[in-house]
Amino acid sequence: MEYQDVIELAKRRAIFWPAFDIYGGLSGFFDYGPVGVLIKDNIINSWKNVFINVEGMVPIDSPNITPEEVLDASGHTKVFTDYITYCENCGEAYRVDELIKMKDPTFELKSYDYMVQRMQELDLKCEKCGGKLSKPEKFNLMLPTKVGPGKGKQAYLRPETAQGIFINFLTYLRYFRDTLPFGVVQVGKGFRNEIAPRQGLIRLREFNMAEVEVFFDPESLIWPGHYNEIFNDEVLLLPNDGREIRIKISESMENKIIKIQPIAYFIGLVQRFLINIGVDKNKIRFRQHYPEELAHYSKDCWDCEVKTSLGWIEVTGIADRNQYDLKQHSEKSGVLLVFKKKLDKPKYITRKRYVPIENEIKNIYGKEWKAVFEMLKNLEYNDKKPIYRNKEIDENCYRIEIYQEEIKTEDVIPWVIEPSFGIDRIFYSLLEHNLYRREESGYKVLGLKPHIAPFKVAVFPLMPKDNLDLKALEIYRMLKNSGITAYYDDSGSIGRRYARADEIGVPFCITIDYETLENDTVTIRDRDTTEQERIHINNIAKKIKESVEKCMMSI
RNA sequence: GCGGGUGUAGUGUAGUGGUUAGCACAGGGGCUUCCCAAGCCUCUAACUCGGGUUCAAAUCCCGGCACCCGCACCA
Repeated sequence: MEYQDVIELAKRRAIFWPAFDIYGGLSGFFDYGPVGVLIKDNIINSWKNVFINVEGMVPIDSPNITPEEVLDASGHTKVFTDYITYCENCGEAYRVDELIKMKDPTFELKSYDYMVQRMQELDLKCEKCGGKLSKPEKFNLMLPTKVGPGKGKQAYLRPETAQGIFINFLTYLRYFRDTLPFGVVQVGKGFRNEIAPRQGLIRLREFNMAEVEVFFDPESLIWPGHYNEIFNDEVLLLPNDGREIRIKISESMENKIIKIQPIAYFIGLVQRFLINIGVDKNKIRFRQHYPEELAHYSKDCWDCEVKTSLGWIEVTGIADRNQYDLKQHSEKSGVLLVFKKKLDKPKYITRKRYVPIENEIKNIYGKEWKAVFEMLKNLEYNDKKPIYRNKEIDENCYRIEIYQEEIKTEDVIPWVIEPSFGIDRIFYSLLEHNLYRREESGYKVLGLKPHIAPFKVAVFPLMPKDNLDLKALEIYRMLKNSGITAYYDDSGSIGRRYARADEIGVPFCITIDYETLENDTVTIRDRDTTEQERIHINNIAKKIKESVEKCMMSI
């Protein structure tokens, strides 16, 4: 169905709607309602099942608010702050630094005044119409905040959850007992002060993301997942040379369209995940970024795009972040985010060290001999004479020994591959792909798979009287007690209740009728076929649980 | 951010200066042994916000906000 159909249903059935409505609203923010939250949580749970349970990665939950240093190191404060100028005639927007660099490649953004001065000196005009350009405006795509009282500490709402993973690399390396590769996942919110949010859940200023950072030994870029299971999967690839090809994962690597195994693997995995939760398999493609499109941290990136009535929208990005982030944080924090890689053969380095001579030191320094002894023993060799209490130590107190130091490991910065998912966009695509109209009656049906559906079953008394309602409530409680999300409805005719359940994607409806009172059987009706069968009430929970479990992805 | 369009019950809409602001669906209550939005009775419920013009504004004008379409932006 189309965008408008989804929005209409979403508002009417409390799935999602624009936030802050009674105060006039604020563009780029949405509320998820009772039905929407359940669906969204089910998507996230399926996602966690794939990455945590199936792939063996581990989670982290790090703060939304991030101090400035972290984002200085990651490059976000710099890259996210642009100076923009607009043509006062035609409205065209330009980034000031790029405009100046076209005429003066040596230009560096030292200060606002200098930038304005250069604009005037170079007599910059609108590229399109030659119109006058406005004064540069600062535009920061991150949302700033202050932490603490008074002046406070400059911080930002995180633009991605990834940094929380990178800065904790050493903790996770230890958790994985110093073995690479491993993956860390985070589900949480990201914040970007978009210039013009549009199209509902597609471009939000506060959005749900699920990110994966996989850390590799740079010399062994292979994810030991289930490659043999997915390498026969076909995917639609759009490499940045302009081709569009449907190809097997394995062939895409043989043909060097995808250069490294983890990207190929995650492309296959992402496709399996999306199909598993109910995205139309004929509306998925993977598009490689053009060099100029790449983020500041990335060397290669493949977007997973899903086709909707709004066009192809990016729902996942698989980025080769290489060593960028760990390198940056090592440099700025002073903590080496590296792993100690065992060398095939130990290396030997010829070094010198001081060997203290105890008796001689005792003779000269008396009671203080121990301090001098220890100092010499631990002192790194250098060409200057060692000094104690501002005086050179007598040469007889030590000798200089030449020795071979054995080096068994070297510091290696891991290589990072990042599959990053936009949950809200996936959520929207899922609704659009699964919403259809019943031919006979014309009302809407949300054909969500059982593991994604907000409720697994709806319970109806045929009529709310003659004890049918009491019996129905008893069965409803029984199902809830066995861990099934169920809902009860006795309002209006039975057909109306089926329709209401269909509209929010409930896969099964059971109806309690006069026969139930006699033999404890109910009708269970399948949403997609509308067919019903009679089953005993003791078998309801089992049947529903099986249909849900059958959907959970496994490899 | 620029240009254009739109804003009426929960949803979809009618209403072009004076209407008890109409209709349909949905929703609540009731009747009907009622299995696919059945029928009947009944009730609830709306003019995006602020200012202006006018005796009188949902309606005309200005501004804010939101949404839609294009452009730009989207690390």
